[in-house]
Amino acid sequence: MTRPAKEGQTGRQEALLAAAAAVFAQQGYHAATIAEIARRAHVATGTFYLYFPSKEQCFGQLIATLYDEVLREVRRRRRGAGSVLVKLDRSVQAVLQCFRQRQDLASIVLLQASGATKPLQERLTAIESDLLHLLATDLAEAVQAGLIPPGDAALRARLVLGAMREALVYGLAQSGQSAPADAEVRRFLLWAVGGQAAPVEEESSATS
Amino acid sequence: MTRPAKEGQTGRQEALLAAAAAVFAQQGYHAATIAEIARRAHVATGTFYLYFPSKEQCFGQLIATLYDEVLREVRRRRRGAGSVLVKLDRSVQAVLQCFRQRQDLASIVLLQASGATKPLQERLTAIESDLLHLLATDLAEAVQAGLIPPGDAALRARLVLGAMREALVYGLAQSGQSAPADAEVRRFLLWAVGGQAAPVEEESSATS
Amino acid sequence: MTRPAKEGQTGRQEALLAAAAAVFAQQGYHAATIAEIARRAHVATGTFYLYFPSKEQCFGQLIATLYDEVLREVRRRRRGAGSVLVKLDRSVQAVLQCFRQRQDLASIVLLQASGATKPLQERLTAIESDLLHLLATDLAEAVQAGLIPPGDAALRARLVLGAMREALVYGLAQSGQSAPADAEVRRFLLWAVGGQAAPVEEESSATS
Amino acid sequence: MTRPAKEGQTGRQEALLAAAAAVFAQQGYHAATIAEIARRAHVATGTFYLYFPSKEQCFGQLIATLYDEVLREVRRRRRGAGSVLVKLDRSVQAVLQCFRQRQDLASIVLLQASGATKPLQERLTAIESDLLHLLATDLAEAVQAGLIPPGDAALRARLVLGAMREALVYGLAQSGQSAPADAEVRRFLLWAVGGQAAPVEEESSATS
DNA sequence: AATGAATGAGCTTTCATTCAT
DNA sequence: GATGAATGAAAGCTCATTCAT
Repeated sequence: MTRPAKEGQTGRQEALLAAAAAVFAQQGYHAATIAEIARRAHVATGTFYLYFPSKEQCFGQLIATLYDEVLREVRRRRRGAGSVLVKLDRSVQAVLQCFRQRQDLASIVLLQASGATKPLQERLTAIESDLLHLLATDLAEAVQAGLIPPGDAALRARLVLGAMREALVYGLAQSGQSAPADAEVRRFLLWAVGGQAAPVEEESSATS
Repeated sequence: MTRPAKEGQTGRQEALLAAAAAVFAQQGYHAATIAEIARRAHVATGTFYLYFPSKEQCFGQLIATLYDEVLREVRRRRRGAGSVLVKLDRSVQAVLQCFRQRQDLASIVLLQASGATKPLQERLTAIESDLLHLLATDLAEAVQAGLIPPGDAALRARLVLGAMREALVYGLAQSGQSAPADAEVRRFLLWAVGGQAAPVEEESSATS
Repeated sequence: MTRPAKEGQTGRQEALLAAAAAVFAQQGYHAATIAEIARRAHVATGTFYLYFPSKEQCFGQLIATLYDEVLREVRRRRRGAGSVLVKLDRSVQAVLQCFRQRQDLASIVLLQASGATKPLQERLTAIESDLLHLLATDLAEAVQAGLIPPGDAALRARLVLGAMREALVYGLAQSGQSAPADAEVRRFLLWAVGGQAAPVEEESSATS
Repeated sequence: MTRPAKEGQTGRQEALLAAAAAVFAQQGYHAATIAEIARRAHVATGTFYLYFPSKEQCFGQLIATLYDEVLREVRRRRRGAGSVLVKLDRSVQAVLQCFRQRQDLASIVLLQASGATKPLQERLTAIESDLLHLLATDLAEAVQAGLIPPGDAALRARLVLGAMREALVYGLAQSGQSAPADAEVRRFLLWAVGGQAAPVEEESSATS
């Protein structure tokens, strides 16, 4: 059991992150103020700076949080996948689902990040590249295995990511109609890379 | 008569737009300052306000400029296309090419716009919807004609747009290796919507 | 006959003064812009500076214009007045009437001037002192003649001026019900200085 | 607990109000800058905005402060007055004395207010109307009681206010010779409304 | 004389960050 | 650790005034 003090600590940090996520998502990076974040976390403004070195770093941490989850989930889902294309498909599924579970973070990563500062954009780019690398590796492997026609794996990975991003943004706008569309997105992407024969797996197991 | 020579007039306006495009592209909407834009256009800050009512409107004008070009070019290229899929393909080509011709504007529209103010985002959304509508119409028509399998046209149009956006952003990052990749992007998108039979037209005629 | 050129000259000056009076009256000294004054006078902004050295001087000229008229009219009306109290009463009448004939200038002198710059306020004070002096002289003379009880002539003159000012401002607010109230104002002031016996003259002759 | 000592709190607020009063009085509404007010209060410019939402509101608060005092004092002094004319006279006394005690605020209310923004002028007008209403009520009552001749009570109240205003402005200019003149002002006003029989009370009790 | 585009100082207001308590 | 008052740099925008044409 953790002593209440430590709990308090963790509670504060988490409360601030949650408040920050909400405020950034609603107001955007620039319109969000530390005062508002602190207010929602029920702490004083100065307290914010006990947990984060700056507004920018706090935002960066939120981005990282989402991508950590995403990458972990992606990797988990890929385990035990027979074909490369199934791995690819499951990656897509994982990304779509993770983002949807954290609407506020998703909105930050997908919509607000580009309005933030240069350093944050670079940070986001760096984080994204992990995911891109995974996708590109799969695609290259699929080409090797003769499952899909040859092509620039890196570019294809980018295009897949772009389409997913748009699907998520679209979903964000009209939040609610989630899962049904996923199948179509997945089919779109599998076809896009040339994997027309590959069946879109029925999603049998829930995420959590 | 005191006209500062039509040349002068146009020159100032254009110099300011060019300066604004450069600064917005490099620094982002919020980091960009009127002082910097004015400095690059070799005018005083007050002069900026002789040509634009506000920073926001100036940015909006830049967005509109690019999209006007894009939509005009898209419509021009679609004329005389036999098949719907060819129309779709040419639309994609036109978009990719237009954006590439105005790298600074492209960066603004693709990367910075979401960091701007609410009114600007809405404006951008409105403009984008024209393009989306065009794509969705084509897709619906292609389904009707049996050229591609049935599916949600609006969603597919979104996904196409998202992939294109990413392709352009990708290109932006490593500006230079432009045209060669286009063919792959086009094939990706045609396949994505299920149009595997459709050949990717050789691009014979230049844009201008 | 004046040559058209000279007419043009005078016309410009007058047009600018009229425009300035209107704009100052409507918007107040600070909200009034040279651009707006020039626009209403159908000239370019630069032209304003051919006729006035500055915004401040232009405003000062308007103040002076009204007071010149007022003092001239006051002096005219006082001629041939038998009693000092009649002179005083006619002065009051003249002031009330002059101000009412130039509503825009009145509004400037009475309401806007104090919001202007320090130099303008001093200028206004200087101009007002002429009128005050006239009133004070009359009052002193009336005391000498035993028509009214002794008292501080300068202070009384001030109080008379203050009451008149308020009467005019009041009238400005609900412009229209002019002359009828004058009799009451005049009676108020005559009584105020102790001249209860003096009859309030019927106003027989028009102003112009 | 981090209260900066209630003293500190009040001190800041009061220091800023005092500084604002001084600067507005000396420079006028428009010429006054937040920077100067802050400088005189020995705080940074941003601190001003911790205590006032805007320059305009700060000015409005100063106006309200003076009029609150004035109306409170007027009402206090009127209690226990036998005759209506005594009530009227005491009202005048109260107004004159209150304004004299706060020379800086008086200067703001009497001289600078009309140069401020439209909203502030309306606010001032609204506040003044309370005082006017009081005076007008007294006058109407005095007429009813046969103490003074009939006449337009609202107009007379205005004239009384105007004369008082000028007396105060006059006193402002040559601050020092205050109280002695009051008796003359009060006599002037009593006579003005036709109350010649009424004696001007000896002022026996001080204000504070 | 007339023009009106250009100037740039100067204003109010915001907010990330600090630090004495 | 926690607080929140205080800071002050920085930005968008206005407009009286100038001057090349």
